[in-house]
Amino acid sequence: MEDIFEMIDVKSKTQTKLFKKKEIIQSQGSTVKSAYLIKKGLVRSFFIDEKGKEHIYMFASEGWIIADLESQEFNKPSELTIDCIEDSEVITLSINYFKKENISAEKLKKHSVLMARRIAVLQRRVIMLMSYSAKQRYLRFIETYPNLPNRIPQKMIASYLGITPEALSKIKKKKG
Amino acid sequence: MEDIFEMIDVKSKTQTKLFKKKEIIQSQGSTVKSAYLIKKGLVRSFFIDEKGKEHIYMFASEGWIIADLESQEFNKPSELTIDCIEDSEVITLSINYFKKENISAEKLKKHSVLMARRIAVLQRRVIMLMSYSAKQRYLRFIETYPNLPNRIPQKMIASYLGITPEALSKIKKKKG
DNA sequence: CGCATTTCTTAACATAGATTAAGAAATAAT
DNA sequence: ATTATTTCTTAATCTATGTTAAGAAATGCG
Repeated sequence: MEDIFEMIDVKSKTQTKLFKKKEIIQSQGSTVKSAYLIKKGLVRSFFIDEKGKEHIYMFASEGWIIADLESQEFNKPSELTIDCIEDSEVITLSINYFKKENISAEKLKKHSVLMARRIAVLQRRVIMLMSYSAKQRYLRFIETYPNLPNRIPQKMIASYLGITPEALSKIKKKKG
Repeated sequence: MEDIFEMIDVKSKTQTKLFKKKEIIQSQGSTVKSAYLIKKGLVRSFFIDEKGKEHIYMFASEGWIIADLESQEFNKPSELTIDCIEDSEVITLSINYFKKENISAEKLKKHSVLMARRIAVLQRRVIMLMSYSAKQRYLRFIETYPNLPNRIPQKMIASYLGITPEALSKIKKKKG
């Protein structure tokens, strides 16, 4: 795949911010027009439901972009909180970057590829949530992201899969 | 919103195909590189899981684009079947349309907006599947797409929501 | 129109995963 | 190192939704 850092044109170091583990990059309720490109480290986006339960929407490690597209596209206050699972180096991208007058067709095309890929990943996620058992989703997760489980506490994996830590614990016991 | 038909540049009528209700536009297992813009009518994409159960991934009516992005982006045979809920008029779009050398930045930007919006909708869908009860998902569905329920059989709505027709029937009884 | 097919409803029963609770293990802090 | 905090596991119980079955209602078709 194309080098995303090259594509995004990260010139000055001033665009890069450092965040500590557990530090919040963006809070639920704020109005932001930014996406975040992870240069180093590991972050997650999550939301708290009406019962106070936390749900992880996605993880992002080196080279991934994370954002709350729903709030940005529909002009709502952000629903997702983004915080760090590890100390991280993050590049803030204005969401209007790709709407600028002078942006090249070349860059736009690359950006389109990234977005299409994101849609593809979300399609898989929806299909999994609709038709896979918790166990199947777990197996698929460790297969798809073999390096992430070591870096992420079990309870966060459970949250991403849409199950409780207790349920994941049971699945792992049965499995091996 | 921008007129999508204008944007896509549908010049000749030869690009438009007519499909009868229940007719299949694209089958699970085939390798296609097309998206479909619905000019008139109503179509759906769905898949059959390993237990033989049908799951609806999305509906698309006038002005919507429907496709199997996962298979296209990751070069897999299509997992989704697309067929018609009503007689429909459909414009086939080559998926490489937006990768062409000569495409204008203008068009690419508009396309980016569409994709971002699609990501936003999928984000909402994932969040709903993770944290909403069946009843909440149903209420949200009729609120978001108030005109669709009349055109779609209940069992398909149930399938889209990720529940059985029996469960939806129960929900509706309680509700009103 | 009348029969056939599909869709919808209801109800009894089954089950995956949630909830609650409490101790064990791991990690972080002093 | 010792204690405090967080994470993980286990087990009993509960609940939303699935499954099965069968009749009712709606729709399609000859």
